Amino acid sequence: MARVRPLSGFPEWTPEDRVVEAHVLSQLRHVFSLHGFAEIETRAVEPVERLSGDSEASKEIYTLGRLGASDDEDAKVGLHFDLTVPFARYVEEHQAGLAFPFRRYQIQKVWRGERPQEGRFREFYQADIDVVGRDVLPAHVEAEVAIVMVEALARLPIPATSMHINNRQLVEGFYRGVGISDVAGALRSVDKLDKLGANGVRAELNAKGVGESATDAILELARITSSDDAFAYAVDDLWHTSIQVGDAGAEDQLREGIAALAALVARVNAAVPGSAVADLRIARGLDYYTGAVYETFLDGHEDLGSICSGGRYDSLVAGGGFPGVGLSIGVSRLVSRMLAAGLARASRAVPSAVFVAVTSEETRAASDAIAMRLRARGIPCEVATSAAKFGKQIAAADRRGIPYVWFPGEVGDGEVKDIRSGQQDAADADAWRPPTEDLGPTVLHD
RNA sequence: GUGGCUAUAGCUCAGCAGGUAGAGCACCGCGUUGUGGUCGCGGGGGUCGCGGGUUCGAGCCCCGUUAGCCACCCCA
Repeated sequence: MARVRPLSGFPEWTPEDRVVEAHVLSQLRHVFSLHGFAEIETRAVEPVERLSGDSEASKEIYTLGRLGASDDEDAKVGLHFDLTVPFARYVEEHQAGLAFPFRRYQIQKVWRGERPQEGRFREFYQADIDVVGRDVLPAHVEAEVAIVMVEALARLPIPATSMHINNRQLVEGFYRGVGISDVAGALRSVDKLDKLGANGVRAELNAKGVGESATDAILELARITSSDDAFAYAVDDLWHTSIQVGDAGAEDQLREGIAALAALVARVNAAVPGSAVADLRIARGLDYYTGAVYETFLDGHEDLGSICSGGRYDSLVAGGGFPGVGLSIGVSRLVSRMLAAGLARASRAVPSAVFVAVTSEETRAASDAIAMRLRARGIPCEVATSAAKFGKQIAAADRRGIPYVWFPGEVGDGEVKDIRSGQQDAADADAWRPPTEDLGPTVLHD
């Protein structure tokens, strides 16, 4: 038999680890629902031509074909690589049946054919929220979606997170003002400040034809960060010393961006103090963002990269008319770090709170009956698969992390033992109940 | 897609002058004949990723290949 080996980039968890992942997913659902987001699920595939809109992304698309397909039969569909593309198609297709502004959440797996490494997978969960308007979408929604995510992350058994927010208008206005034409390209270089350092970014910008003084100005801009509106004054000062081009449009754009970002950060921090920071270095590769852009980092785990990113866009649908703002949590990235770093672990691997021992195969029915009575009252339990020596049955329960073993007895229903403390007492299967915290697996912090 | 490193028991790894494999953990059994966890003793498990080559002889050297990990690219 061929050796079983892991497939790189396609993570699989043990039952115990899956408890942690399921807990994260359920917390996210809960918070999204509390904020009134409706859940949708889209099919796993989209037509290839819809997915491969930009050539860069198309390289990582997994296409679907039949083994029996003829050689000249081209793949028609591919697995989605994010949840935004399918959502855009969904909105376009179902717009008649949707109420706008449309608030939806969507938690599904996505697939990307890139080289995996720590925190980067080929198959992984994303949890997206978006609010999409019909023709208009008020600016305060940019704060609302951020607050939803910050609240959701705060409920997870992880260290604090900080959401770094920038504004495309601010950046574009500033860049135009210092004479940069390829704003997106320059921004992509600035985004690498962490990795390349100021000198590395400077070299890249030079190669892209950005002038020395403009480079100085935007590197300086990228250094600006604040958790309140202090950044606005810093930008203002820098603007006056850096301006190269008398472009009134650029300055208007800059001012709009500054005001929007200041209001946004203030609103998010008012809702969840200390959760957001204005960070003028945040770039985001995708060039369809037009307003707020977000990246979120886990304290002490900044090396993991952003665990929740997104931004505002002018229109979800080609042709316009559907402005929106959305954020996406990389659930698998987050969970893999939680598990690897031991940030959280499950109290046990199985749902069973009680392991009902079997005295002998002849009396198995008595054990089954006790189990049924416990289940009838919502207590998860399982019956021993073999009538082995009690010592072995206890060991079997212990290995699964099941806290109680029930021994059927001659009189009454027998006794139940807490195998952690050794405490054992006579019990009635219609009345006995474990403490709530023992009823199912729980997720323990640290 | 580019580059570097790695591949030995279920897991983590040792083996290094080339002389046909070992530890810890896990698992099973016994001590302890129906109440586990400790301890002691014993046991099962390996085509040394795969294919070829050099050699009297290859886990070890050479070539190829596949897979994994890390970095780049890009991103959750």
